[in-house]
Amino acid sequence: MNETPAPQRSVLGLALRHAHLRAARFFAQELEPLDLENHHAGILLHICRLGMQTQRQLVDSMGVDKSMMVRTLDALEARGLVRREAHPTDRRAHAIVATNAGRAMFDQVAAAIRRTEERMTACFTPEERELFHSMVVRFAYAPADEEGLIKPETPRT
Amino acid sequence: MNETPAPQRSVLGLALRHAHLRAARFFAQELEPLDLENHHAGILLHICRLGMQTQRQLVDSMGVDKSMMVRTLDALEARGLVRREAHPTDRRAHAIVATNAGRAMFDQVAAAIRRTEERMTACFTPEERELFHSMVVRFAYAPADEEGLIKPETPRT
DNA sequence: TATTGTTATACTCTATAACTATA
DNA sequence: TATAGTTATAGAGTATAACAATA
Repeated sequence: MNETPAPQRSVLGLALRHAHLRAARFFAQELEPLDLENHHAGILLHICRLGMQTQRQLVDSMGVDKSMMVRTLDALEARGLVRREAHPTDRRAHAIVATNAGRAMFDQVAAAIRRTEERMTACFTPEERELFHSMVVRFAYAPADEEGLIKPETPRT
Repeated sequence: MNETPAPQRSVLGLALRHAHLRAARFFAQELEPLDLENHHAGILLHICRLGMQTQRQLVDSMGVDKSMMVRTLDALEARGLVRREAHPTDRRAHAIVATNAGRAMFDQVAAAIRRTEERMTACFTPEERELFHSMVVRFAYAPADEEGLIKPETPRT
């Protein structure tokens, strides 16, 4: 994959696909010594940064199916990194929290994220890097209406 | 997915993942009337823009496995959109070309791509749109300085 | 000996639906 | 009635390896 076929440069969707694949592979490389999958790290990130999360919240955050989330959390719980606790107000829901081991692992995940982003954005100047990041976020999370159209700018104030 | 968890805004990889998912879903919506999958459209794009391609070239372009490419081309050939022909110089290889129906379908794919990109980049000004596109391409296909970074193993003995 | 394409296999991910226990 | 989580299943995608024909 050393060449860049012209169609890929002209089609944004293909470029985004390869950008994501590249980012995911970089991250997987950094996570390899920790024996963690990318989505495991993502879950750890969410519960360590946001505190207790329900499985539903994690499903929404990660954009995966709830049945997948069950299995992923089973694996994380089996490794002693997270725990399903009783939710304080909703007896249907689980409160997913990080264990001490999970928090310790997250410190390493955070370091892996930093290394990954530094490796990935080496082709940018620091200013471009910030700009790129903010534009990707805007693109990824811009509000959309029923037809899927992204509404014009709603600049965060 | 109406809210944007803070971790996703701060982690480039997660934002890229959602950006790609969003783009892929927009494109899939536009392709639905054509009864085409995203990767089918990608292959059609490559052989219509670049001319005859070997399966190996398509594998490299699309970043999928060669065994997957066999099945995908089987489906496209069954629909009469592409044809495997004898390669002019390499008797091992197939020359994948578009049929007349394939070229006609590609015209519709090209229109779907245009609509998709217009819908997706509605949150940007025309200048930002160009900038974003060029930065994604740079990021996705930046030259392989990364190859050195890929191998963290420098075991001291 | 290496490469192109094919086949086979196993594993993961996705998508769906049914089910329970709660709300 | 709707929601949170679980379980089951089928289909698609990914990753490997073995293989035949050819380079």
